[in-house]
Amino acid sequence: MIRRTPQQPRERGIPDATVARLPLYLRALNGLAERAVATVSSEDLAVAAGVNSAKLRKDLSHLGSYGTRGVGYDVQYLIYQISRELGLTQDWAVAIVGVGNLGRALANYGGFVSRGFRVAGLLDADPEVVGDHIAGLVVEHSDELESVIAKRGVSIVVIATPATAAQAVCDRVIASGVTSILNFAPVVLTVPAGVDVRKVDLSIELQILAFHEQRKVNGGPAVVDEIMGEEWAGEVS
Amino acid sequence: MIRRTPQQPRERGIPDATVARLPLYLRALNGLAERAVATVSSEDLAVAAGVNSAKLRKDLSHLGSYGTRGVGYDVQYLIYQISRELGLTQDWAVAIVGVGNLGRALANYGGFVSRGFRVAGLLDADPEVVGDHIAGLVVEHSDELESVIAKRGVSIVVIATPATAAQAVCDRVIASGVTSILNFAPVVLTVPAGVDVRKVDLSIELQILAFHEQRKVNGGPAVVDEIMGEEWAGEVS
DNA sequence: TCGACTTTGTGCATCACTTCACAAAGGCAC
DNA sequence: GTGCCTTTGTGAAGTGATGCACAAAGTCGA
Repeated sequence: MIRRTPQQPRERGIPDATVARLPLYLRALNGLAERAVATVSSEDLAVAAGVNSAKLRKDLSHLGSYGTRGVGYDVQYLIYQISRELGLTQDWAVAIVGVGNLGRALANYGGFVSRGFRVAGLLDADPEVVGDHIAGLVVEHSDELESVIAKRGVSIVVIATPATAAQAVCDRVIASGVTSILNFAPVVLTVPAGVDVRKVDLSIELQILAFHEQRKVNGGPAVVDEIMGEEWAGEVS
Repeated sequence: MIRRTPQQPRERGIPDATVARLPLYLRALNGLAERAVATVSSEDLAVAAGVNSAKLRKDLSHLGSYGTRGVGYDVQYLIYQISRELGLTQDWAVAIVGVGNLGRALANYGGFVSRGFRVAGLLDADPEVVGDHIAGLVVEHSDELESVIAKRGVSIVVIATPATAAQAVCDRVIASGVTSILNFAPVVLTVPAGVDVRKVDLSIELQILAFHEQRKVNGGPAVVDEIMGEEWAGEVS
């Protein structure tokens, strides 16, 4: 987590929960922009983004007063302001390590390029994959990791390797000075303070769904509760 | 969101935040189990899962009293209890709609099969893709969606189609009686009450990283603040 | 210019989650 | 047994997010 310097009087203190929703608003706004909508009320934008309008207004108020009372928000202007706040008005060079199916999906993912992210490198340890052309890039060997990061000014690295390789890749990446890592490998990465790791686990959401689905079907966890409890108790003691 | 029935006196009220972390604990526990660890303290498990130990204990206390004071938690027993709570002790048939790179990545993703999820169908609208063999399954045409869901008892559907197709697929899926949907397409799906949609947006986390990275580099959003503000103000009014 | 109407921005109460800190519970050595 | 030591489970306090409700600020028609 980023720690705020206390001497900074106000401003610049956007709650994490708000930051996490800004990309959502941005996407909704882009949808409106495509349909040539000029202005939008907090109510309409909230619906489009799938949140409640009071929350949306409070979130936006953290960025500044960019709305017009009685009218709403100028779509283009708000897109610009949110993009700027998120740092998407500048160009970020991203390297993707691990070019399996997931790595390929990410390399081809429109949501990256369209939002200030430029895939500047694709790396894999498998000689079979090295040399492949994907999304206009040639896959390079993992050995090149350090030099790719240095030469192309990579500031964010995406790890899409198998779980076993992730920590080693992570260590090398950090040694190269990168402090922002997006981890798709199902492991908890150990990193020094000052390095930001965000994790996406494709199966976690599915497990949460299963939890809710189970409640719908039979109102709670397996009925074998007591019996199994006994069985297990036996094994334990 | 699932709403609790008020007449249910206690138990069965696990906070969402806790549910979201259970998969994390489960993965850490599986790691320990592989290394043949028999028992683990809340402190050690918390480190392995990347959370604080008080939080972990409180989370686990919502499931019941499964620890032993002075000793810790029995790894196997806790794996079983968490799995049961999440509904992973039963077998869930999952269908994946949209077999692009992402769909393939998901179909091959070990985290699914190993946790009670069985990929029971792969569907795509592209005739080019239909008939391909992926992860031991044959890709079927989207037209078969309803019959696949019905015949194979699919209760969770994963949408990995392009954004434009997502809502239509979603509607058909719901019409077939499915109430749990995991959406990877970058759109807000509109669904009736009672249907659970969870969303994974691969680019959101990247945008959050960019936000923090920007702060590290230059302490905040673009320095052109005032100037751009003026420019835009001109356009707006 | 004025008044009716719309919509923002925000103070405040509420709710949910987190963290602390410690009593209660059990294991283990002697 | 007995007492020490470890670790859990949980009240209680603290922190942060949410949602309500409304005053302030703006638009627009007459």
